[in-house]
Amino acid sequence: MDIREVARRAKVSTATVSRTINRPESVTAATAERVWEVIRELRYFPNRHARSLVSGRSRILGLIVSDVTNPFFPELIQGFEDIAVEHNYELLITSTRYDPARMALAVKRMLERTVEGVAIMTSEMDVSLLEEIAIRNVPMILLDVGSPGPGISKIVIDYEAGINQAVEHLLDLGHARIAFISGPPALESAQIRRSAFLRCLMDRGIIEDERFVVTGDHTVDGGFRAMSDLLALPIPPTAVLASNDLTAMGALRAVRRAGLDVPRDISIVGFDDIHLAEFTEPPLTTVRIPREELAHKAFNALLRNINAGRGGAVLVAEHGAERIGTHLVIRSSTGSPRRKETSEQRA
Amino acid sequence: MDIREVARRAKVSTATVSRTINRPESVTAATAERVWEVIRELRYFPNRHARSLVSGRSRILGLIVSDVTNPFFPELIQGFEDIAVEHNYELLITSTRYDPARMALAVKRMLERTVEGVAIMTSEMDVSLLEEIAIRNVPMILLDVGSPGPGISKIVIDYEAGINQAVEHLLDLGHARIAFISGPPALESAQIRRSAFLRCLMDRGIIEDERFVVTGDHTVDGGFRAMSDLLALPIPPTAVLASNDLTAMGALRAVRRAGLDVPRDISIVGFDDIHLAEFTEPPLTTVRIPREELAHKAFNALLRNINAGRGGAVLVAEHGAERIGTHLVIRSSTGSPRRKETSEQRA
DNA sequence: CTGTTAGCGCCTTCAA
DNA sequence: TTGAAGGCGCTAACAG
Repeated sequence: MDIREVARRAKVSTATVSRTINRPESVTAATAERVWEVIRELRYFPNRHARSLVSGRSRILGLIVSDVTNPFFPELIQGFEDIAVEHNYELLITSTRYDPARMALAVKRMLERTVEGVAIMTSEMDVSLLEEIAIRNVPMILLDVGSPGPGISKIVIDYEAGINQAVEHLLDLGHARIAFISGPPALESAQIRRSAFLRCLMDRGIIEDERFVVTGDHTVDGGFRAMSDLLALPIPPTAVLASNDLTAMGALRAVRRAGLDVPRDISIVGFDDIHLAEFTEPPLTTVRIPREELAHKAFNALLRNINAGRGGAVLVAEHGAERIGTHLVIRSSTGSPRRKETSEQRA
Repeated sequence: MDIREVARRAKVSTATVSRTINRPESVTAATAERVWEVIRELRYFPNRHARSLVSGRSRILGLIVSDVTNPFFPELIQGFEDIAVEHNYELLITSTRYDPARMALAVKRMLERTVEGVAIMTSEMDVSLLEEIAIRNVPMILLDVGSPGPGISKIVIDYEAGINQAVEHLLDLGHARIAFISGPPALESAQIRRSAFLRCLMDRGIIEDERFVVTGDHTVDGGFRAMSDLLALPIPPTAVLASNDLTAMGALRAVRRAGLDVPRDISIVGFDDIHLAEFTEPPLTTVRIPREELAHKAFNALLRNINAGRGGAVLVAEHGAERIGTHLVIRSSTGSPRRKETSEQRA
């Protein structure tokens, strides 16, 4: 059943049916009524592929993340979908599993479906892929990595602010030995957090014991192992800042397993504020990345670029990058350090 | 740049280009080579909308879940995407947020994009929507709810088996007072679990204190509240089975907050085996629903129906429903009950 | 305000 | 093996 069937039954041309649907004001109320009646009766709705083809607009957006399974992403996805739906856009969501090959495939799939824009929230993507997209004049919005250019906008999370607040908080509580569990060295955004931490201490004239900066991999297991290493130190830290919440959860667990208490013996701070952070034991003090806002800003930036591009103009990057603030959420995994000596804590 | 551009440059007709891409064997090696060269040079790929239009096949599948944010779904989504991609299908994923209006909109969107099949993993959906899909001869696969019919397959999770194993486990450990925290009463699959629990105890001739069956809502908070109620009982249970892991996590927390220990004072069993279940403190004993398998079976059932339908035959439901087994994963949140009296436990 | 016509990009007969 | 032609379902001029 197609538009012609509707036209036939309503005794109008297909053009009129099309108009009734797309620009109701350009049609007499009487005919419109007749057409709508048939449409309802037939339960008709237009075929989007045909529409896309003739209009040159697919009303589809691509959203590429590295791992749906990572608790950071679902909220982002949900937020993105909410606005997309609101704006009558369809979403092509894909999770690459950190696999460059799948990433390349994802880009190809999106391009074949003629997405109007792509939000790329993965870390591992090489420039040639972005180029592939840019060549086709498809606007992009990147998270953390890459550089803005024609049609390429960027969103930058202010990790530094969050790290600063976290360190400040720990310092205020009286901690002097603060450790950091980083994310995977290959992950740019993880390195930013690490550097921010180091710089933050340096700015405050604190000389950092280099053994206090250990490497995790943004998983619970990684956090567990890293924390275990920290605990094995002759003089362990009294507070630990983790590169993400999953890591912090692993650290929490390691402390528990060592028979110590959080926050009495050791304070722990996470990063991200995933939903579950509220439900760890004790509830995790962490730095919040507002995923809702992230989704909104990403979508809007994309939309702006799409509309700009539709003016026929060559795509131009917006000035600078969109910034997302972060802030500390204080819960119960942080407290003042014990007065007693550390060696005793470990007994 | 379209297929004609390629044809022109390769000095062949568009038909030949199309053949080169879709049925290479129907073309001379020489011409094929020439065509491919141009394709590479131009970085050409076919427009899927045009393809869908002319072929009548969109190679798109719909996947509707109620909440991406619920840890149960991401793994399911990932699994589904994996196979879909493998089979060269695109996915339209949507999360309805438990909102019937969004559910209706989702169905409409999918139909407009002419999906070849839909996997519906939500609870709240009224029959008229399914009808809307069935009318269009689009195969469906339903999880837990609804009834099979022409083109409608169903996947059934064997909750009962899991519940039985869990109860058995608790009984073996020596527990006599076993409580159950249910999911939302409106959720069919939650009611199935609840009934399974009740029946299981009855089968074993255990008379259940009705105050031991309390209502949660499949959230951590709900689990916390329900467990608190249980703890307030004159004689609390020594073991609790939760309708899902989130609930169990809340229960875990409530027990902790009451100054009691899991599993020493109270044993807790979850359901689902979400990723994080492994990382609670203590790690959660829970009933696993294999999401990978679920995704695979759903996809394959859908694919079978699609292919059957392509034969021109009217869609026919497959015999019975696909079953998914469940099994207990024993970790550390369960143990033997204390010998002492409960009143003392609560001191 | 409405109808006619052309064509979006592709695949698929049908002939050659 | 290849090309010409028609049409998938729809929208967008252009007439009327």
